[in-house]
Amino acid sequence: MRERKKRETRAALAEAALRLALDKGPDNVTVEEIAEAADVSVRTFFNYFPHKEHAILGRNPEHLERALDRMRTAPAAESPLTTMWFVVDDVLRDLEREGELSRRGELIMSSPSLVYQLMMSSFEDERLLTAGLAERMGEPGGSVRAALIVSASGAACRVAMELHKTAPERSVRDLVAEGFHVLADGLDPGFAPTVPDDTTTNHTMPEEQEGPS
Amino acid sequence: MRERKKRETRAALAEAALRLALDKGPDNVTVEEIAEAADVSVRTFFNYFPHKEHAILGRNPEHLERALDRMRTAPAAESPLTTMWFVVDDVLRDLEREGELSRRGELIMSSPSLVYQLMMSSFEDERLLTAGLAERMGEPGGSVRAALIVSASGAACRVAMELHKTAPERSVRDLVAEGFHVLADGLDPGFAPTVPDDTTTNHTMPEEQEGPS
DNA sequence: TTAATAGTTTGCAGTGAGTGCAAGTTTGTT
DNA sequence: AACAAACTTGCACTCACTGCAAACTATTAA
Repeated sequence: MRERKKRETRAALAEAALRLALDKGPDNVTVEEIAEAADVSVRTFFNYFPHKEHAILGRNPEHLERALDRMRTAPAAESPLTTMWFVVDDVLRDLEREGELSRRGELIMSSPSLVYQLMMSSFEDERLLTAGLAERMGEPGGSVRAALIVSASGAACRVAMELHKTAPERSVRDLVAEGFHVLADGLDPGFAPTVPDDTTTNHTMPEEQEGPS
Repeated sequence: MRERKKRETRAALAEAALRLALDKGPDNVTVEEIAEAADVSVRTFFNYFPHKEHAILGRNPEHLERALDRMRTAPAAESPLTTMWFVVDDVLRDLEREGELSRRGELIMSSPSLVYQLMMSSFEDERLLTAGLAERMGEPGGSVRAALIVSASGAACRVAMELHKTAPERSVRDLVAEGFHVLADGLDPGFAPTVPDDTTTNHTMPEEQEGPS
C-alpha cells in the first residue's frame, strides 16, 4: 500500500528530526542528517516537509480533520469554549499517550524559530476552526469572540507548555485546563483603559525615529 | 563622525529594503539588491541587520525596552490587562502613525506576514513581559494568569489583523480594543467541561491543532 | 605631519536551506 | 507483460547567512 509507506516515511522523518533535535539542539541539525537517519534522500525530505521545522514539529494533517469533526458533531447545548476544550483535550490525550508531549513541547518552547513555526502552522488551522465555531455559535464570520476563543485557546496551550518547563510537576493538560478556566471567567475584572487620546497621561511617551517597530 | 555615518548607512539600507519590498513584493527582494541599492557590500548588510526582514521592518531595538518600562512605571492601581492594553496600544499607535506618514507602515499593514513579524519582534521576549507582569501582580513566576494575559493579548492582536483584512471599515486598534474587552470579561460564561477523566466519553479521539501537533 | 590604533568595510570561501527539472524506480491496474 | 500514475532521487541552481583575514578610514598621540 502506497498510503502506508508514505505514512511510514513521514513518521520516520519526523521521528528522526525530533530525536536529532533533542540530541544536538534544533539549530544544529541539518536536513541532510535527518534524511540520512530516515534513509531517504534530502530531496525526498522536502517532498514531505516544506521546512526543517515542520518535521521537528511533526504535525499530523489528519488531526485537523478530526478536530473539525469533533466540532461539527458536538452537542448543540455545548458552549463554544467547552467545545474547544474537548478539541484540545483530544490532542493532549493523544500526545500524553505517546509520551511525546513533554519531550516535543519542551523542545519547541525552547526554540524561537520552532515557536514561530508552530504558530504559523497553527494559523491556518485556527482559521478553519474559527469558521466552524462561528457557525456553531450562529455568529457572523467576522465575530471577534469566536476568533478569540480559538486563538486564545492556542495561547493557553503555548503558555501551558512554557510553564510546564519550569514546573514539571504540573501536567500540561492540567495547566491547559487552568488556562481555559481563567479565559472562561475573564482575564481581568478590573480592565479599564482610560483612553489617553490626547493629554495629561504620563504614558504618552514619545516615539521613535526609525521605521515602525 | 563615525556614529553619523553608521546611522546613515543603516537608514540607507532600511530605505532601500523598503523601496524594493514595495516594488517587487517582500519575498522577491534579495539581500544583494538591497545592498547594491544602498551602495554597500552584501557582507556589510549583514553587519547591520541579522535578517533581511529586519531591514524591511526597520526594527527598532528600543521597543521592548519601552514596553517593559511602561509596565514598570504603570500606576500601582492599574489592573494587569489594562497595563497590557497600554503597552499594545503604544505599538498600534506607532503603526497607525507610520501608516499615515510613511510607505513602510503601509507596506507592513498590507502584509499580514510582515505585521506578524513586527508584532513578534516587538514582543521578542514575551517571557520578559510575562515576568514583569507577574511581578507587578505580585504573583509567582509560574502564574498561569500572568502568562495568559500576555499571550492572549498577542492573540487579540492577530485576530484583529485578520478580521481587519475582511472588514477594513473597522480599524485594527478598534478590533483589538474589542478583543481586550472580551478577554477581560470572560470568553465563555457557559464553560463547563464535564471532565471525562476515565470512561464512557464519546469524545475521546486523538486530535490535533494547537499543541505541538 | 606622521605613526600607531581602533572601528568599518569588503572579498572570499564555505555551509546549509530550499526549488525546479528530468530521469529513474516502485506500485497498482488492465 | 505492458502501461500509467505516484514516488524517489540526483543535479544544478539561487539565496541567506557566517567566519576570517585583508584593506581601508577615521581618530588620536607623538
